[in-house]
Parts: sequence; C-alpha cells; structure tokens
Amino acid sequence: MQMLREVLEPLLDEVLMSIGVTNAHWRSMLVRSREHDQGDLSLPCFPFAKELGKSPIEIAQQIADSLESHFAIGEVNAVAGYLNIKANPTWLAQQVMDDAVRIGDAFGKKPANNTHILIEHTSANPNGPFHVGRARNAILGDTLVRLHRLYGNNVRAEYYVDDMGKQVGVLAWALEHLGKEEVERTLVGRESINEKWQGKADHERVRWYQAAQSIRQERSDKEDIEAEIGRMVHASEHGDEEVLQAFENAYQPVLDGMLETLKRLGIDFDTFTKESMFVTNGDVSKLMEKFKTFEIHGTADNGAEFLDLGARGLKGKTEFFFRRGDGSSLYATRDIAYHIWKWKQCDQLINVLGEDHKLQAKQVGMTLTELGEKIPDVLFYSFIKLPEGKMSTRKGNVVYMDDLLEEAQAQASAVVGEIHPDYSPEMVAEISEAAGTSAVRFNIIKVSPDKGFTFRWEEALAFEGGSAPFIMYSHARACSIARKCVAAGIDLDAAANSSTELPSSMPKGMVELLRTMCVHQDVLSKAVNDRRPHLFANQLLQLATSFNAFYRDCMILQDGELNVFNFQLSELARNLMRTSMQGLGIVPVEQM
RNA sequence: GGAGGUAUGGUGUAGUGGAUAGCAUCAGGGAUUUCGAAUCCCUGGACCCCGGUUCGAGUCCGGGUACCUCCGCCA
Repeated sequence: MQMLREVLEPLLDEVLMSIGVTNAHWRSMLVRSREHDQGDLSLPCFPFAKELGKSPIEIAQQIADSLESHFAIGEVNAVAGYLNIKANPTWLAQQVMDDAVRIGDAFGKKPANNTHILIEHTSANPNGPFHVGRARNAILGDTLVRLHRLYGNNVRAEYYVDDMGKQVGVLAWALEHLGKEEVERTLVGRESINEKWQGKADHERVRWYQAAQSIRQERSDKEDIEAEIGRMVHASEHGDEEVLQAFENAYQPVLDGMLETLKRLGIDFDTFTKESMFVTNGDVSKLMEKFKTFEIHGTADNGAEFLDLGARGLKGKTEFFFRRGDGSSLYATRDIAYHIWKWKQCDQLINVLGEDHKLQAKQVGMTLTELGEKIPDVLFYSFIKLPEGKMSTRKGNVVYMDDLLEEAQAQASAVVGEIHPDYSPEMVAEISEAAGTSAVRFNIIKVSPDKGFTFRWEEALAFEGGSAPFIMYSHARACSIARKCVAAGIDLDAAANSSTELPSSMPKGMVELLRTMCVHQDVLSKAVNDRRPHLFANQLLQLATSFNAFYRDCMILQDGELNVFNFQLSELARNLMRTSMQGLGIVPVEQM
C-alpha cells in the first residue's frame, strides 16, 4: 500500500533514528502484512536486535510506543517481534473519495508520460487458423498493451508479418498447383473442415498447406516440387517482387481470417510490418555487409557466413548464421534489421515470444549489442498443451480458437437463458458473446506466463469462482444498483457530487473494499513494469470479491432512502472495475 | 550430452527473505419476505528430495529427481 507507506516512512525514520537504528535498509523490510487482520504494513524487528542489544519484541514495542500519531494510522501493535500498522479506514475512505486510487482513461487522470512503447506480439505465420496455443501470445500481448494504456503509457501494438520464406512459399505453391479434389484426397482420414468455417480463408486455405506438406514428403515428383518451392523462397529472399506479390495473394486472406478471430477476442493492432520490407529496402544487405567487418565474423566452406558469439560468452553452438551460401539472408538477419528499425520509432521495445524463441532472442540480442543497439524487453511464455499432449495440427491434436469461442458463447448462452428467460434473444446473444470471449481470455491471462498450461474445456468454460463472468457479474450488479437508484427517482449526478460525512465506523466489507481499492494502482504498476499481467488479473478478482463483501454488509438503497456515502463508494468501485476489466479485455456489460 | 524454464492441498493456481502459506475448484454443512444467488458464510486438505547461507527459506545458493523448451545455412 504505497499511499500508507509514503505517510509512514518519514515517521518511522524519525523513531528508528531516535532509538539508534543506523541500518538504512529498513525501508525494504517494511512489507505488506501477511496477516490481514494484523495490519496493512509490517516491520519485522529481528535485524535490529543485534545492533541495539535488545529483543525484537522489546524493539517492536518501543517503536509502537513512540510512533507519532497520524490520521492515516489506524492501529499500531507489536506482536512477536513484528510492528504492525493498520491504516485508518476513515483515512482510506478519504483517499478513495479524493480520487487517489483512480486509474485509466475513464478517470481522466493519466500519468504524465512521454515515452513511446512498441509492443510486438502474435506475429504468427499466416498459414492457418489460430489454435489455443498460438493464441496465448495474442492474449498476453494484447493484455500488456491494454494495461500499459490503462497505466497511461503511449503504446503501439504491432504485428510482424512473415510474408516470405518457406511456410508462405508452401502455401503459395499449393494454391497454385493443387485442386480442391486433390487436397481432399490427400487429407483423407484427417478431420474435415468444420462446416461452420466454410468460407473463412484461414480454415479453407490451411488445407492446401497441409496437403502440400504431406505431398512434399510422399509424391513421386517430390524433388521437383521441392526445387520449385525452393526457387520461389529464394526469389522472395532476394526481394523478387513478382514472387512476393504471389505470396501476398496467398497469405493475405488467411491473415484476414486470423485477425477476424482475434477481433472477436477484442484484439487489435495499430500497425503491420512485413518482413520483406527489410529485404526490398536494402537494410538487410547493408546489415550483412556490416557484419563482414566484425572481428567475430566467419565463413563456412560453402560460403555461408556467421558471427561467432562464443567470443561474447554464448554457450553451446556459438555460430550464429546470418547468410546462406547462395548469399540470401536468414529469418534472424531480417529480425535484426527489423529491431534496428523498431528502435527508431520508440523508447521502449517489448516482444512477446514463445519459450522456443529463447535462444534465437538471445542471439539477436547479442548481435544488437555488437551493433551498439539496445536490446528489447521480452515477455516469454510457456506453451499451452492439451491433456493428450502437445498441440499438433498434423496429428489432429488441436483446439481451434474459433471453435473454443463458439462453444464458450453457446455455453454462456445456456446459462443466461436459464437465469433470465425474460431476456430477448438479441440480449442473450450479446451477453453470452461477452461472457464467453471474456472467460476465454481471463482463463489464459490469470496464469503466470512462464507456467506451462494445460488446456481443459471445463476450465476454459468455467463461469463461476475465479472467472471473468464472476467479475462481470459484480460489475453488472453495481450497475443494477445505480439503475435502481434512478428508478427510485434519485438524481445520480447530484448524489455523486454531494459532499458527505466520512463514516467513522465501518462494517468489515466496506473496509475490505477500501483496502483493495487502495492497492489497485500499486498492483497495476507492478504488473506493467514487471510484464506480469496475471498479477492484475488476480487483483481484479480481489476487487470483485471485495465489492461482493461490501454489497453484503452495506445497504445503498433501503426503503427508497439513499445512503450517499455507500452510493459514492459503490460508484467508484464500479468505475474501477469497469476500467480494469477493459484493461484485461473483459467486456463490462451492464446487465447479464 | 549442453543450455534455459518449471515443481505449492485430490485438481488448477497466487505468493515482494518474515508471523497461522492466499484464491478457485472439489467434498460436506449453512444463509435469501431486504439494493441481482453467476452471490455469501462455515468445515476439510499443500510448499518434489538432500544439503547450505540467514535471527528467519515456499522464496536465495549448491546438488539430485521429474516434466517442458531449445541446441537447423527452417521460420
């Protein structure tokens, strides 16, 4: 609780100095109390014992006795060598009422901040529909973008389009050379396309890609095919405009289909940058010429070139190849050119990458350092598996995001329909779409990115307990209260702006809510700066829970009479929930 | 074989060197003539193993074990 800390530190400074503590590091020992009942902040006094020649119990007591009283401090107690300080709930209420805890756009209180942040995420190869595994990148990345915006930062969300190279080459070849019948014949025995996605290009065209993958290994003329694909790929890597155009015609509809899926999840991008740009504009060849002058530059027998990063401390295989024997560039080379370009347009760079890219990212980072460039921050995440094992399109072991979202919507629809038979079909559809997509996002975002994750239908579709609909429900209930007040003929604006006495004694649920609201900004700050969105997801869950406790203990509207303070607090909590939900991509519907 | 990551109730997970390890699910019990029961309350149950550092270790260090990822002139 940063706001309490700011009040407390000068006071404690004085007391500690007066009793003879010289260790200036005590500030880092002032921690959030583990025992919520004991206090908000605690100072363990064990380290002072040696210096002062007294027991920690005595020291804690002595500090408690000599601590100056302050409006912010509610209770001070010394227990078992710990000094516990509890905030005065009335002071917390004042902080909340004075807007100290408001965050985000809707509150018009952005931190002054001129840094430009570029977040690159997703950047999936445009060769097939999103499955749940690939979507973790998009959900993490988009949530990070949203949280930065909530925090007041200037963010650009970017998708790096892999518009050249073998995967797109295979897709282009397949679309040109294979007929629908041949594709289906090749894929016989594999799962057929879900009828629902007929006409959606990512689902349609991936079958051409899959058929080609199998034909490349099995058909009698596979050497010829391989040569043909190889010719196109190399032409693309040399910037052949005709080939690049053919590639684009092949992948663009696929990419559009993929973006449609992301859109449904509330995920958007500000800019798309094509990989080929760095080949056609000459950046890549200039870069490769520059590498030649490096002392760690080396050449293989066939003329391929590399940098020996072993000399810079890389372990394992130390040669980092940037150019093939035929003179064309490699993916990583283009990635470096891309990073140099990105650094020209931002102050901070964040990439969201799967853990399989760790070595690659390290090589790129070391090379950027070699070039005198800064290295990006990277948010790595672990893969999503299925209970049957690794997700694999080839083995048919895959859950498509489109299917998951359909199912989520259908199940949410069943719940809404049951609870509210009075709602119109349109309303049910809208609510269940919001609840379904939000539940899917939240289920993925609430887990720490570096934790392996096994996808389970029943968890992804859970609408109770620690889920998005749980949060949405608390928010909807707060909205409902406000509507009830209007129905009772109360002027909301007047009530919101009228000044009111701060209560001097409060029920437990109200104190809970105030405390949660007062750490909200602290948690957001940590989630953003440490790139750990799940911390904020858990905080929002806590906020919803606290609001429920407040609702339980405090009446806002009773017998037509409005409790003004309770109403104001409820409205502030409602707004905080709403903006926080937006920060996580949860849709804040007002009724459900 | 080398490099990186992870290990917490039955299950899924949170946890800033600090006290009685939090949440959800699950199992069992209870709460509504009152602002929305997708709610709330009560009970049950966990820090992989062995050492070390420390006044104090789930957390830091070393060594095991298990699982995941990488070690392409692929992207």
